[in-house]
Amino acid sequence: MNIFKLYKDKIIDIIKSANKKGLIKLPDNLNSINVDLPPKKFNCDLSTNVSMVLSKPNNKPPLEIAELLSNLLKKEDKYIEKLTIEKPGFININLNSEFWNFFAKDILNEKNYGSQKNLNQKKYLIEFVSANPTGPLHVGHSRGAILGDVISNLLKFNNQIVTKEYYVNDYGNQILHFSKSVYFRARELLYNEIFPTDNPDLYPGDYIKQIAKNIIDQNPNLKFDDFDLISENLTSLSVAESLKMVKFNLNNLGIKHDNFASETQIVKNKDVDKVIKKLQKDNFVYKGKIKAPEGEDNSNWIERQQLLFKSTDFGDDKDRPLQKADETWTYFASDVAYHFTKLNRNYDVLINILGADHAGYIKRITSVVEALSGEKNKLICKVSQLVKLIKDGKPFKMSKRKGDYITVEDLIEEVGKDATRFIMLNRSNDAEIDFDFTKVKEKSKDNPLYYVQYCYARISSVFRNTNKNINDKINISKYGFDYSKDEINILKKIAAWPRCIEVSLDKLEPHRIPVYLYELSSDFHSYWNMGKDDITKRFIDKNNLIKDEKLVFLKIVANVIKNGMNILGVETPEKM
RNA sequence: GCGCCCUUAGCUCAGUUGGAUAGAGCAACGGUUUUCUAAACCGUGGGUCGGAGGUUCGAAUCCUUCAGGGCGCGCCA
Repeated sequence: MNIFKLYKDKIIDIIKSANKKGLIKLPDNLNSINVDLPPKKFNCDLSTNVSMVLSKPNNKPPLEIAELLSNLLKKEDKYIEKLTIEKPGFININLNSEFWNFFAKDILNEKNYGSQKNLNQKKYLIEFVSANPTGPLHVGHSRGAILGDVISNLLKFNNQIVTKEYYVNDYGNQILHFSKSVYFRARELLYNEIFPTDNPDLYPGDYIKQIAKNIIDQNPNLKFDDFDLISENLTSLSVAESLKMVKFNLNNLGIKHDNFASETQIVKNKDVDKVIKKLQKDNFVYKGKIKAPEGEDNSNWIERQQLLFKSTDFGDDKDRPLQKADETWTYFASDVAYHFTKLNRNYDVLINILGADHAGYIKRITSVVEALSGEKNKLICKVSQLVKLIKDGKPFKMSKRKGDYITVEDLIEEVGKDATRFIMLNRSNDAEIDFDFTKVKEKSKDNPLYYVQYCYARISSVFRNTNKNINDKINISKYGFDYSKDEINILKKIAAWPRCIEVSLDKLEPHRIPVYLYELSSDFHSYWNMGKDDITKRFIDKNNLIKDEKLVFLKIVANVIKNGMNILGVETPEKM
């Protein structure tokens, strides 16, 4: 049940019938009518702006309309205890205890309470992480990884079909340098040769040694005498080793992709040629020149003819190159081909999770997807902003080339999977995060994760102490509870849960979920502590029994926390 | 130069298609435990929502403009 929707529908019914009777005129658009939780100070359960919206078309002050509507509303709805009209014209609604019983009963055993019902089921392909397979994942990757995973969970919670995909950039110069680095590390191990640290293209990181060692151990016949001879073989072995690391890291974060799509495969299949032909046919590409960006050192810039995609047709600020100087395809070209394969797999919606450094890429890739599919908004891109690492109060930069960066493994070891996920998710993906290592480690007790988990653990303890299992279904034969004001306060928060999911889903912004769970937990902890002064607020009575109304209340809160934490991919321990 | 993101309390951040006197945590100060988990709670102080215009019943939220910070702008992916 979604009480906002419920009352919005009721109100719309009422104004429609009042309109039929000629009592009021309706505006063109009923969408701006809201039913919301009012600010706490008003001491009521719901509020609506309907009279402000109707004010203009009726040419009457909102207060006058509020008067009329509240009379109609009160007649119509048996759950309304009291209606008050406030200053500009808000109608504030207090619901009676019958309503809260109805509410509790309705959601107690509702499957996935909070999920959006009556939503069309669509097929989603979500691409995330897609980090170059040249080494383990670092902290920066983890944010996008977690975001993608949680958006997937959120979609699934709302009955959508989701495929999680990782695009493996196992082709191109970087991969060649990577493979060469493995080659030199192998020679270092085999022949005591010194690794050429002066070559800036190579990857000096220690993990390369491990990759080299694994490859030597598993391929005794491979001869490290001439890179060119073994290049292809070594590259695919190195990428495979690197992907093992990546998968290990993802597993550390609790993430599992359904598919790994290979760029090499796309190149081998000539998918790039095919898609370029299609774009040519539809007149989206041409030979032209690109101007150098201003305000930078462009002394090395040589303007020349190259094959370009007309992304400016779709609002981009430049057309984008598909070919390099040597006429091989750019990264963009193979990505276009990759996205064409996505389209050919018949998904309804494509989602890409990108790092902040790739945000400039969004316009061109959404443009090309629009060009290929003929559909706007077929591809939705979400950006996960930078994670600024701070250690001992000082920021430090990570560098993949130098090899001095913090991996996901380090992170998990120090902070833990759940805390990492919760902290990364606790703020908007559009805002940068200061991730203070020393702070997170030191103050792990102040971590919001534990605050929410503790709430669940407290509820569990009540079940445990009354010889019940928190995971069991509760069957109540008779409702008619008399919930206190403080309990209703929490039920109101519970009632807002579907709204939290609705907005998170609509905007694909899951950070609202941990924020909500924290607030709910706060309300609950607060209530719990009231039991110290007021015995009636305790859950377990002197005879070690719990009343049905308290049991239902606890179960409802526990369900929401559990559902929310499941979406976040975080545990809810029953004991802490 | 252009594009995208950010700017809200001392610090880190929420703020639901525009809604009522803008909210949390941390930090500071003062309190709460013979009783269901104190990893908790209660209280106090703290604001020109970066600046300036505009849109309207109503703006932190939308538009314009300016300032500051970040990311990016063919031959890396």
